[in-house]
Amino acid sequence: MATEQMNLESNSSLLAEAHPSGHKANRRESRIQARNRERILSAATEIFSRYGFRGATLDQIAERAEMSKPNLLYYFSSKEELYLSVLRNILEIWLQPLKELDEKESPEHEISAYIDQKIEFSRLYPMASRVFANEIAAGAPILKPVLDTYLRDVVKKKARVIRKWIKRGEMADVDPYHLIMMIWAVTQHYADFAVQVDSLLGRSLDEQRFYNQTRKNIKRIIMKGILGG
Amino acid sequence: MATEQMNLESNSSLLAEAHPSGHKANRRESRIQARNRERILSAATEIFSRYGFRGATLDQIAERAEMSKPNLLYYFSSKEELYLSVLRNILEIWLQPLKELDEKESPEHEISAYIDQKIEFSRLYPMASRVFANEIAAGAPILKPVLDTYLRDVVKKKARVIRKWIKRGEMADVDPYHLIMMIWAVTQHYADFAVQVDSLLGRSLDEQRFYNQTRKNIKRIIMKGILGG
DNA sequence: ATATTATTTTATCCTTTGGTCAAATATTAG
DNA sequence: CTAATATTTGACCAAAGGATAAAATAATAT
Repeated sequence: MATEQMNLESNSSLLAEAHPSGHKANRRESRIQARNRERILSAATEIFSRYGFRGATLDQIAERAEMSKPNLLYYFSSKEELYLSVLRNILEIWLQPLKELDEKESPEHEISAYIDQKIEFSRLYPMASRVFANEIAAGAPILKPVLDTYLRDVVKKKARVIRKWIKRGEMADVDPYHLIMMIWAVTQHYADFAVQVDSLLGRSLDEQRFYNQTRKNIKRIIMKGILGG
Repeated sequence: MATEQMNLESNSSLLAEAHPSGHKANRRESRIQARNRERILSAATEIFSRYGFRGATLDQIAERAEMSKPNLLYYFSSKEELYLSVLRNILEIWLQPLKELDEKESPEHEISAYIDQKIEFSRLYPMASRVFANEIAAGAPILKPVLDTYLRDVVKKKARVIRKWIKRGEMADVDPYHLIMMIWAVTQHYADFAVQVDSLLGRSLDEQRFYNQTRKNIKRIIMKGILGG
């Protein structure tokens, strides 16, 4: 299983970082520092994705990251801070594709591309997807403020784009919000319920053939569902 | 919020119960026993849905059930047993609607009814839905065997029904498995991601108007996506 | 090489948590 | 009403878990 980790500078305003990072007045991240932080974040993503915030333990994460617990705490001063870092890592990349919906292009093209990107995310970052899902299912104790502001705004904007397409008669008259959520739901499913998918089909998105078949089927149904008449 | 609890005799073979229930040779459940077990299961569903198995604590559950922890343990002798009971409670009811797909009826009617039932489940038992989702996301440590046998069989049988419809030209040639999973994904989404839905729309399935609108939109897209052509 | 700074580890602390016990308190049966 | 049984509770326990301190070990700069 590929090491799952995203690169993303501490993004904009969402979940602003408390302390820049390191220990003292930080004079740029050292090689070893970068490597360890990365290892920790990766391990944390894995453990948080399995057990949620409360169910995860620092011992487990430290073990997965192959270092002692105090050493881990040297890089992230608390479990919460670590969790925050993981979420920060995930959020922007999760949302990015939606921002790219462009009303100047056709809905066929744009929505099709959007589905592609979402399912690609599920394939590349299944654990990240589950951490996110977990956080939401738990009532979004951390992300709620972001959902209520940032996510809300982005989605509202994109709903407008979709309505424009509808008005122009380029696609069927479906509720934009439900359409967006349907795409989220279906694409995430393959990451969040991977075990179930595997039980039923003996397949995972890691297999290219299955990945393509999945993508094709999802797109076929949804595109057919929203285009024409 | 309605008290969320399902009635369901310890179902068939899935997750067979270890000890029948009570304490000694059980001479039928007393009134008080039934009431307390129900209270506990309800509280447990709530807490497990929020924090997952490991993240949930017996103290919390006991508090929600308004009894002392030892008292709770008098009814369920361990956290695991309690969790098992909750899962047992959920599984059959989650799967039931699928079993009812009937090839003798039209796909329009049957799939439409199936979507109705699934979304109704999301409305009635959102917490149960999340417990289930959580278990799966965690790798299905408990349910894996059931997924691999029982669920697999049921789905296989129903995939055959769908293929029959396709062969008869009553619906489009979509992969039955992906179709079923798409329906699961979308309908569950409204339970599992209720907070997110609420952030975006300020609505929940508890509101009849929104419930109906959601149902209509989901059905419109999916039905249009699989019928005709 | 040496002083300084960064990283890692060992030992330890305190709280939470799943679970037990035995004593109390209800409930039910005869 | 009394004995037997079922239910409930408060006091504990040992293990796990988040976190800290201080000593030990590397790196780095000069």
